[in-house]
Amino acid sequence: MSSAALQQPMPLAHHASVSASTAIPRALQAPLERIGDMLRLIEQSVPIAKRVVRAGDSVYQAGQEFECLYVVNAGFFKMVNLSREGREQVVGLHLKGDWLGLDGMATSHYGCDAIAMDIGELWAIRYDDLLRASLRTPALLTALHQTMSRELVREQDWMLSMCTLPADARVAGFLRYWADALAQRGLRTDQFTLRMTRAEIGNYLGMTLESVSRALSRLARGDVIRFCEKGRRDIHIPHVEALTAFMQRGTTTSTPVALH
Amino acid sequence: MSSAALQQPMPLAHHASVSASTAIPRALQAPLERIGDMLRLIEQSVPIAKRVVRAGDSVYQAGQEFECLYVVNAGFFKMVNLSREGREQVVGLHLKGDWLGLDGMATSHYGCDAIAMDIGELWAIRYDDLLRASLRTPALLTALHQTMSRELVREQDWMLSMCTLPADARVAGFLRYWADALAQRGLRTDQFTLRMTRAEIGNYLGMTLESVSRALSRLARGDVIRFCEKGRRDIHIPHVEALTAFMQRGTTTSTPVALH
DNA sequence: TTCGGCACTTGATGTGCGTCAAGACTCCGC
DNA sequence: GCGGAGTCTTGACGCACATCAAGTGCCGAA
Repeated sequence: MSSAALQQPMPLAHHASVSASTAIPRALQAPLERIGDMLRLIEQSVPIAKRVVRAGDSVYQAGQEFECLYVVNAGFFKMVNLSREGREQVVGLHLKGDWLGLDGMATSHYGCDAIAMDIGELWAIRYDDLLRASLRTPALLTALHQTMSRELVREQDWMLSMCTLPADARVAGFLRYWADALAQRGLRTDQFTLRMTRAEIGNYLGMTLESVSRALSRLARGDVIRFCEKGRRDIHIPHVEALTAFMQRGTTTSTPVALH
Repeated sequence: MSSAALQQPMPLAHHASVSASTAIPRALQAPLERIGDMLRLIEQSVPIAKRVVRAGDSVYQAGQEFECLYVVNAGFFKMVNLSREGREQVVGLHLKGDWLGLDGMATSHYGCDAIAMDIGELWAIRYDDLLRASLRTPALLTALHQTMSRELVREQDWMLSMCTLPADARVAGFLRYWADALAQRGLRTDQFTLRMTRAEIGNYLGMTLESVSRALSRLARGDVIRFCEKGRRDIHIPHVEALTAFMQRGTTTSTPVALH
């Protein structure tokens, strides 16, 4: 596939990194450099097939046989999980440096649909190639493991949020997560455009699109966020801390479980 | 933008038969033998330190430095995730053949508390020993990967359930999951005793202990389950299919995100 | 034996959010 | 320009589940 647009910041990154130094979000395990280092490592030590995708393209589908892992070099992807009964949910969002297809290793068949939400570039890596290469380059293996582990942790945190936070806080958390993810990649975080509809966000957060809309309106009313001119998908975040504060004290839903 | 994409023939996806996702619960595809085989493999090829635990013992705690993975040889363990603000949730339950500590690889520090709920035996494996051993025995590596991947898939399925199913169905799903897990290990599945309090179950399922109690009562009233004499923690399940049926048709909560 | 503590059940009440519905705004092709 | 389709906002209403509260049964300690 096309290997152009390789080092370039891809059309996706229309918000070029302004000053990455402005706000440094804490609790970010993977600092900016890590992602670049990992991509370089992969490029040098494993055979990869580069693939350009456009919004709406499916990278793989649930049930399809697992062969490759995909590393995101550019773009924005969602993972959609579909239950037997037809319920469906967005269970993950991925940006540059993330891996797709990890869910396929368990059963040799992918477990989700992976769908591009924008123009992007993927590096396809055959799993057996990766294993082979990791004999020579053990760092590959630890990179893979760290990625999977991080994913695991992220999902656990997400479960916690979903179960214990009320709607407004979930939306605030989503925005903060998004801002952090952008910051991690050196993109401007104070202002960005959501690339998902309210329905998709709601689906991801386990609520309806109306609730998302109301939550955003309330956040805007409290001046925690601001809608930029030209559409309500462009969001300006005066300071991220306000978002974080907004997440505090969800419902008291979580019954302390007599632990220790 | 992305909405149209789903129905188009995708440039990338080789459109394998999607039906795999509709067949067997995906998280459960490790048949009985697999677990025994894996344990044998590990025992033969990696240095392990066996450790006996009793109910309430902590295997490791969040923040503690990551060194070992633990394979459950016997017993029953819960993972508890604690948020900065003090909310806490049970994010996982583990039985024989499961691995603990996978969440530690990301940051070199464990992300959860792992707590024994019963007498059990763990095999502690140093991560670096595992990596070393996997050079000689590649099957170790794929076993690890499959475990992590399965965990990932399970969490995704769980998120889907939590977000789209009403309380009763979540409890039914929990019981079915439990029955399946026992069946997988060759234990009797028609009757077993819950080792968790209603509060713990509720916390795990994202609801209150009262709701769990009511849900169980309703299930019992519908004769989907029966409480055995001598306490309402012993549960008898006439036939598992009834549970599954009970899970169907959750709320219509999940907004179909422009599907098919 | 009694008593206190804990797990559990069940009812009454309140509320957050889902549902339904109406309307505004933007973007599209004609 | 126009009309139509899709996205988003906002209000009214109802329900599922959280909350509050009372009561039961079991167990271990005194």
